[in-house]
Order: sequence, then C-alpha cells, then structure tokens
Amino acid sequence: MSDPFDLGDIPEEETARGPSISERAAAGVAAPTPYLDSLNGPQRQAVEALDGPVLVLAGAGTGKTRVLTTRLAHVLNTKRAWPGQILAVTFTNKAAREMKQRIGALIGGVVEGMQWLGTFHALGAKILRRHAELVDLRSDFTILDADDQVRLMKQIIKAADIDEKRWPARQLANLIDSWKNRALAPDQVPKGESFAFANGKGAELYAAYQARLKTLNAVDFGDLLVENLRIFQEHPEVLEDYQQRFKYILVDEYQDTNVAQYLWLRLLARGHKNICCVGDDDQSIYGWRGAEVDNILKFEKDFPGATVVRLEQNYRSTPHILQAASGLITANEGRLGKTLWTDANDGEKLTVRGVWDGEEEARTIGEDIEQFQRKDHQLNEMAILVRASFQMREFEDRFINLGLPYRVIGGPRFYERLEIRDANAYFRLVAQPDDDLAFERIINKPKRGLGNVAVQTLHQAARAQGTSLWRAARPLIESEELKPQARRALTIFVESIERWRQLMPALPHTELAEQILDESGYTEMWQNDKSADAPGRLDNLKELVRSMEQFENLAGYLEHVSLVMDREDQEADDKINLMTLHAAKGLEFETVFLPGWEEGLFPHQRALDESGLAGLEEERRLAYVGITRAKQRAKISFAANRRIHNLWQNSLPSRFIDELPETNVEVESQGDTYSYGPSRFDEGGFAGSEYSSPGWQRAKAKAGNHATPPRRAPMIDAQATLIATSAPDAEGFERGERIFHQKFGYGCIQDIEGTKLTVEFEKAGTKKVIASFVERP
DNA sequence: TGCGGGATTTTTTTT
DNA sequence: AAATCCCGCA
Repeated sequence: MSDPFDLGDIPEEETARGPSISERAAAGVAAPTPYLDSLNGPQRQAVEALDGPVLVLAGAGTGKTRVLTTRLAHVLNTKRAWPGQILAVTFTNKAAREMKQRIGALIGGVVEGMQWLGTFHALGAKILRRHAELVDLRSDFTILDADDQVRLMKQIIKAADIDEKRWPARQLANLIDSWKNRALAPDQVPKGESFAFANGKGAELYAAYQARLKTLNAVDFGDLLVENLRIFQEHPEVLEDYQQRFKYILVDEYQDTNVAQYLWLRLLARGHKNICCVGDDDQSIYGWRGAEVDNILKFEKDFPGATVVRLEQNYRSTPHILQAASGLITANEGRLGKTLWTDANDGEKLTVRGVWDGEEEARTIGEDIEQFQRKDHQLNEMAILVRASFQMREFEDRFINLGLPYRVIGGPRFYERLEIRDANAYFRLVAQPDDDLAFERIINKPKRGLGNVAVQTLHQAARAQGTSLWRAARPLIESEELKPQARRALTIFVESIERWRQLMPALPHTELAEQILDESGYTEMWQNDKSADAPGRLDNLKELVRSMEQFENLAGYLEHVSLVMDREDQEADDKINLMTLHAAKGLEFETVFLPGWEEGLFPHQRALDESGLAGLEEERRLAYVGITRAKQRAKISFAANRRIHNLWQNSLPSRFIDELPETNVEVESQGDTYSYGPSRFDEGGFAGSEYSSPGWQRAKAKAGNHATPPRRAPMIDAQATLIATSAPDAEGFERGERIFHQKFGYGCIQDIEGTKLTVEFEKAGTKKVIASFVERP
C-alpha cells in the first residue's frame, strides 16, 4: 500500500477548473471506441451519457457490470478524466476487485491510478485518515469490528449501571448502527427511538460510546462514513477539494445505499454533477442493514435533469425463469417497473416439489445433482440457495455422505476466527499502542498470570490518568500496586511489546509477525492444546502469516483486515455451490435449487414481525433474486416438517409459491406429477390425507385466510395474513396425556414448559415438540 | 485464578 | 443439538 496521503498521479495542471487545452483538443478528435460496438441500444446509451446525473435501472442479468466498466473505460478513453479523478463505489470488495480487473481488460493492461475505486467503507476510511485530526482522531486510528464493538458496548452499559441481561449489548450495537446508517449524531436521535433501549438511555449511551471511541482513537464501521460527513459539513474547503477532484462518480448497487451513503454521494456529486448510479430496485435485499430503496426511487428528484436508462434485455435466463420471476415480483408495490425480456428459447419450466422434511429435501436434491452429473453437467454450474445458513447443514451432511464435493460461499470468515483475531490483536497493539481492546484481548493469552484482578487495576489506573491501558501499564510496573507475580508478568509483557515495536521499522513485517507469535507464547499455547481443532488453528496462523506477504507493511495489512472481511475464494475445482440467497446476489448458475420455501422460513417470520409489509416485500425481492440467478432451470422445494432449534414444527408452503404464474411452473412429486391448481398444496394435496387432521386444521386457522389465496393479488388484505405459524399455546394439555403428532405418531406427555411439550413417543423416543402441533387422538 | 458443569439461548440476511 | 455464558467451587 503506497502512501495513504498521496492524492494520486494527477498532473498539476489537470486539477485546475475547466477543460484544459489538451482536453479541449482531445474532444475534437474521435477516439476509437471499439468496445461500444458490442453493446445493445440502452447499454450504449448508459455508457455514452457522460454529462450530468444518470440512473441506470439494470434488471437481473442485463449486463450491468459490463455497462459500468465500459462506461468507466469510455471516460478514460475519451480523456474526460484521469483515473485519479474518478470515484467508483461498490458495496463489496469482490465487486471492486472484479471491476478493477475488467477495466484493465478493456483498456489493456493494469489500471494504474484508480485509487478511488473501492467500497464505501474503504473509501470512507481513506478520506478519514487524511483528515482525522478534524474530528479528534489521529490518522492511525483503529477500525473496530463488530466483536470489538459489542465488547466496548458491554463496558459502557456496565459503567452506566444498567442490567446487561435485560438490555443486551448486541441490541445497543444494532441500534447505534441503525442511527449511524441514517447519519444521526447522538443529539439527533429521535426521543422515541432513544427509548428503545434502557428506558430512554439510548442516546445517552450512544454519546458515551462515541466519547469512548475517541479516547481509544478508534472508529467503528458506521463512523467511516458518518465522520466523513462531519468533515464535509464542518470544513467546506475540504469538501470542495473532493468535489472538484471527482469529475465522474460511479455507484454500483445503488439500491443498497443507506442514508449516510446517500448523503455522502450527494455532497461529493455536487461539484461536477456527473454521477451515474446503477441499481435494481427489485434486488434491494439489505433493508435490515439500513438500505433505503427510497434512494433509488427518488433519484430523479434528488438529481434534477437525470437521464434514466432501463436495461431490460436479459442475457442470462430462459423465458420461463424470467416470467416466473417477473410474475412474482409484480406483487410488490412501489416499484420503478421493468419488464425483462430475452431472445432465448423457452427452456424448462420451474419445478416445485413438496417433501416430508428437511432430510428428504436434501436427499432428493442430492439425487437430482447426481443425475445432472451423470448427464455431464458441471457441479460448478449448480447452486443451492438457502434463506438462512442453518439450512446448509442438512445439505452438507448429505453431500459428505454422497461424496459430492461442495463449497460454501460466504461461510464463516477467515478473519473472524478466534486465533486470527488474537494474532491480529497482538499486531494491533504493536502498531497502535492505545488500542485498549487489543490490549485486553491478549494480555492473558496465553495465560501469564494476568487475570481479572490485574486487568481491573490497570483499568483503574488508566481511567485515573485519562490514558490508555498501555500507557498506564508502565507506571504500574514501577509501583507496588500489583502482586509481585503479576508485576513480573506485566513487566515481561510490556517489554516484549516494546521490543517488537522497535523492530517494526527494521524487520519485514511477516518476520516480525512470526516472531511475535512465537515469542509471546501464542503459538506454543495451541501446540500444547490437546483439543481437536488446535492443529487447524495452527494452520490458520501459518496461513495468516503467509497472506501478510502481499502487503507492504503491518499498517497496510491491518487496514485490509478491518475493511476486507472476505478472502478470494478458490473457484478452480468443480464443486456444488452452497450459499444464502443474500450471498448469491450478482452470481449466476445453470441450475439453481431453492429449498425451504415455507411460511415462516421464507418469507422469514422475523422479517414479517419486525417490518410487516415492507419486510414481506423484501422477502419477495429475495425470492426474485433467487430465481433470477438461474440460467437454465430453477427447482423450488418445501418441506412439511422442519426441525428448528431441535423442535419439530410443521409448516405451510410459502405464499411465494402460489404467486408464481402457473404457466411457468411444473409440480413435481416423488415420481409423478400433480395437476396444478390454485390450492394444490392446501387441503391435503401433496402429501396424503394426514393433512385434514385437526392439528392441520388448527395450523391452517392460525395462518389466517391463507388457504386459497387469490391469484396474483397480494395477500396483505389483513394483518392476520402476515402471521404464519408463530405463537402456539399449550392449551389444556396435561402431563401424562396421550397425544398424536404428525411426524412421530402417538406418545405420552412427560413435561410441559410454556408452549413446549416433552413427549415420550411410542416409536420415536422422547422429543420436544410445540404444543399446537400435537392433538388428542 | 482457573476450571467445570449447569443453565440458557440461538443468526436471517453482512459492509 | 450445539454453543455460549455464567456462576460456583477448588
């Protein structure tokens, strides 16, 4: 990583206002533009509309990335701007990488000087480091991750003498995040929302948290943008500098921007007004993270005179897939509206299959995959897209069993592993002395006799002197406050850190890293650990040191860790892809399996409970994203029974299934095909006569008038339809009573706790089940 | 100070 | 079922 304060390789004279002589001259010469020839009409329009604000509504599979990169190449090629004068923002690091790569391919060679291409957070961090002192930070500030954030929050809550059980830190963190997403400072938090935590202490705690961050010389993710905004607002001259610098602004996935990001963009775009946002309102699936679909819906109002281009020709999927997806999404209100079309042949209909439980679902999908495999289909071209990650497990089990290779995309992240975080804490403390959270994390890892007592003493000393733990440690060693044993341990610890710190300029950072891990005893700690995962952890540490090579120094590495949570995935081998629907956005596969389409799971109950209609619509967009990932075929399934937290629940098919247009769907059922009708899955259609039993009737009654939904009309006429299968009750069951359960048969109630029954079944053994799913024989 | 066992809870989605 | 957290005990 080069000098973070380097403004980039813009020749002096080019930063001046107005077009330069060479620019004016260049404008007269038609630069060769071969890359335009392969674009369709609207795509070309989106690329060539260089002046003023542009909104590109790019439906799924319409060549969005292509337009973005070509547009960028076009700006460069026509010499409208230098690489350093283009701000290109993406949401994920993957997208940023990809864009960089593709531009390189377009204009030939590596892209030099595109230093303002990155994620919102990476760019925010870059700007913040250059002006840190304007908001009471030093430029070597630490970026806290979610875990650090919560730990800090815990301390704040404890300090305010609030019951941590009743008001969990996690919740406060989420709340503060949501405020930062909307660019609200502590004093701007609406009264009512402040009451969402600890009886009105929300804003107060937020303020305390911010103050604490400042003393730690730290920021959290949200701050990367909010502090930018503060700088821009309080120092117009700084803002103006950037406004002039960025002649062209490009934004990917605009539908996912939150309010803070929107404000950030709007401020920066005010200079040259050449902002181009690409997005798809139908693919907005991050509302829970603060994304405002509204941003894209009101673009034309925010940027007067905007050109709006719609990309509607789809190059990915078959007509059946597109029509099914389009049919589904029309149930949403407040869309900008697009009609995807394609030249392709009809292809296969979507399939819908009902199965007994999750296990059977995994089994049948496994069989399907093996069958495709026999027909020479690539595993790489198949994906299973689940709503929630817990669903992955059954598939993994099954695949391991079958010996089918698979990969999980977006699984547990490397940098979030315990041992990696510990190692990073060592590095952080060496590089950033005042990083108290790092200090606390490793002071007694490995155990060196510095437990709670010592840490508390340190804390008190630090607070008394108004300084960091690190700075408080030295005087403490000189004093008599600690027990001799602890005092000795602390001395060794402090001296080690100091030694490493001195080595920093002299030693290559990978060697330093190795030395730190060795001399601190951290490696040894895992070597002595007898548990099964210890060797794996040691491997990860090695891998960590290896991966540090690609950075210039420790600081560069640390910046990367905090901002880039993902790692390049190895996509070389032929494997089945397993991921959540969220992780699937932007990807495409020949065959897509969509399991778990059940009320309560998809749409997810919590989305409905917390966000009502808006939540339902977002879930529907998620379904839309899922279907449109498919190039050739999409196979939907749902189970009648599912185990959640070790409780068996039975479930209804997702309402989304009935929202699919009939003509594009074929119903599959173990071997034979059922005739398709509006109520095919109700009234005991798919799995036999058990479904007319009282328990089924009761479950159905709870689902409101869901039974025969009017085709195409969204089912949100009554609040009741938003509630699927929650809130059961143990009405009138008694211990010892004989009952019947759909899945397990007859049994005897052993125990009742709230709505859960412990039942000893005659055939299935003892299970916990939810009361509403058992009935009297 | 550190460990073990029991109680308790669970992530839906992630830069 | 599993992981985490907390408390009490050695």
